[in-house]
Amino acid sequence: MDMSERKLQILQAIILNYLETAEPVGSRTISRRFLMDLSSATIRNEMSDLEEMGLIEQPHTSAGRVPSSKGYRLYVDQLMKRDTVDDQQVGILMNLLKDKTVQLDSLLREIGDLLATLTKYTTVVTMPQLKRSKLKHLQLMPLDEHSAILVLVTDGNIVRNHVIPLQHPMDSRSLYRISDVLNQELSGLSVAQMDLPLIQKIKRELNVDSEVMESLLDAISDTLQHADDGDVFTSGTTNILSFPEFSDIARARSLMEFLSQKDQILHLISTEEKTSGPGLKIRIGTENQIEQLHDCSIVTANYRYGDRTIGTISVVGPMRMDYQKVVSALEGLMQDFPDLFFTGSGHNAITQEDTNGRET
Amino acid sequence: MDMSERKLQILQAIILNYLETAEPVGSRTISRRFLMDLSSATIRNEMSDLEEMGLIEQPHTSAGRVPSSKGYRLYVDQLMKRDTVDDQQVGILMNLLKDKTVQLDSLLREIGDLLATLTKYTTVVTMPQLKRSKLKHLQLMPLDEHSAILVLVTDGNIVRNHVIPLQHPMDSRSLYRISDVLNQELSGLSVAQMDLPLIQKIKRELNVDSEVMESLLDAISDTLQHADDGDVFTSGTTNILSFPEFSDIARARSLMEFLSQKDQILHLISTEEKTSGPGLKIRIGTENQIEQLHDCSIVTANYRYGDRTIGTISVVGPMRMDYQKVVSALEGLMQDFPDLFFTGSGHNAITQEDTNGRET
DNA sequence: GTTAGCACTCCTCTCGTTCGAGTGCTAACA
DNA sequence: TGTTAGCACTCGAACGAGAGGAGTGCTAAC
Repeated sequence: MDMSERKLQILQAIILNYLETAEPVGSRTISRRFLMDLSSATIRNEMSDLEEMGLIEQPHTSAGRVPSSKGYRLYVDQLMKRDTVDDQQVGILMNLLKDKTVQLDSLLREIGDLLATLTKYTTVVTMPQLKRSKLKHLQLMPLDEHSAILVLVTDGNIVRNHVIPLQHPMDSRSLYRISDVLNQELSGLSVAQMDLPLIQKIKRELNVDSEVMESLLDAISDTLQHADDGDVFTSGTTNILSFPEFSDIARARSLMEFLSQKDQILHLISTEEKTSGPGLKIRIGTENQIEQLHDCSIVTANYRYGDRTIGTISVVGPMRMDYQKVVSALEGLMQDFPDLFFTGSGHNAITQEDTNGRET
Repeated sequence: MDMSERKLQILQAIILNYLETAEPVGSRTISRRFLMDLSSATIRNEMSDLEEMGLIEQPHTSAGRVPSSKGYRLYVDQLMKRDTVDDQQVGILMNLLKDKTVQLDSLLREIGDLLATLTKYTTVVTMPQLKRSKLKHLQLMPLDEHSAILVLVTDGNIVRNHVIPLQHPMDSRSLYRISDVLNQELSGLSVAQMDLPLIQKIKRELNVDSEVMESLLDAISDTLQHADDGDVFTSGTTNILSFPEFSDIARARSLMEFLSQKDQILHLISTEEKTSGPGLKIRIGTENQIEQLHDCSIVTANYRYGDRTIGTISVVGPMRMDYQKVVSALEGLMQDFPDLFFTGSGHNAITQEDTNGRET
């Protein structure tokens, strides 16, 4: 079946109306509101074709049509207006953020909150993982007789701390000295690079005298290896409860529970990440691997530090999401923070997903 | 009207049955399940009295009775079994936590998660405020040309960091030196004590030579004064969606939204705090000031560092809450972490609220 | 190719009915 | 005097029938 211009118009009309009303759209509505020069009967015929093509669906006979995952996908890829972003609201608010924050993690949290407020959907931000970060500065601080605190400043001025057990008490002088040496050797390296051989090398160079020192170094290396705190920040989860598609409380609950499980989200992100590129990525309904997300769409932007992608900012909403608004908001964000995103290939670079949505 | 023993038994029966079924309880049920030697008619008469006393309510004429705030209050104060805590589950899990964490904030978060899982309600933990904390150690770390990071270790080994603007670049040597001096002067003091006069004194003693140094000290003092990050940690919010009393999605939403507004919670806690004492505090239904909490009950424990109360751990659930379970869990917690709670006056010290619940 | 017309489907809403749980009251009983 | 059986009454929940309406697919005419 060939895809006429008219069919596209009708599909678009269905989607626009459905985004607005959340009710199945009938042929008569389209004929009256969108394509006044066509009768409802004509539109009915076209709709029947669109349904056969898998772009729209009928909840039951005698109901109007609803867009399918595939239909939304076509809309997002071809029909959606991709006008240049000049959303004042975004701009103004973003500017407020800009000077306020020099620490990447706080900035990301603020962005998450802001996006949730603006879009009225839920945002999910994965924080940079320690393993992928570069060390900027490192410092040991005395805590008590049995432990010291290892403070790490990494890419984006993110500060993390870990408690390091001490075999014997150490004064701050010694801790400073060790910090200095470690800084010289390690700063500028990515945490993943700080493996055992490197530590061994440092031990040799330091000409480690005491057993105490040795165990301290081991503890530090151990901490660096095992600290793997990919944190997840979510904002606006309660917005989910205002969508009619989640008026069924069980459904809302299952989604909210999923979103509160950080490990699951990290797992999801890490498995999907290979397909990542510059620009936004949109996953619609059943294009999501996870069952709890089959009713949802996710728009994701990867953020970077330097030339490495180190995390993601996503907006999660029902399939019947205002894609245009979400895409505008995210693109506005990307324009406002060029340091944080890849903006190479112009702002129209939405990565397409291989159509691996189910067909039944 | 006098309060006979029998009336108390009936009240207790109503509450127990209602906790279990979430359905209004009729006279016949009580006669069959709890007080087999009395007829339903007798019980009806007594129930009528209990209603007049404001302890139970009738949703509508031909329905059974439901406990009122006042009824729950009486139950909690007089009827509830306060058996010695030996909840194995709590004990085992708490022990897992004990050695794992030396940092108070992580410990509190873990406790919050644990309590939410155990009770199936929602937990709200207010983190210690910086202002109320004592400084243990302080350290300036270089960040870039325009800023340094001030890392503070306070009571309970909580690590916080703030970015400090620099007028001119400073090398780590100088930062170390200043850190040393500040440590000598400030550590052991509460943050609230670090006011302007003290800073002036330090300036004089340091015999501050350069303008650079002076502005740095000002920035630090400014940061200490204005950092007021009472954080709030919540866990198990999605549990709310499983209670029949929140099957109305609007109601659930209003509560969840309230719980996600950290500033509101902090405000609530800080206004209610004056009535705080050792032991648990229970607020039932309309005893809560905030409207969104009129259907809820909150059981709160204050935690301490040394001899000062510095924060609270609360369990929030529907009025029809299993008070006994929640109280056991919290008391178990208090027994397992004696350093964290006041446990002076035995474990039965529930603070009573002045009965300021509405009466209509 | 387009459209009017029509039969058909199926959801939704409403209304009346029934059913049952529960109450309050009264009168009888111990 | 307290307890109980009996009974009329209330009111929500559940059910089913029926009306209404939105929407469809098909056919035939333009």
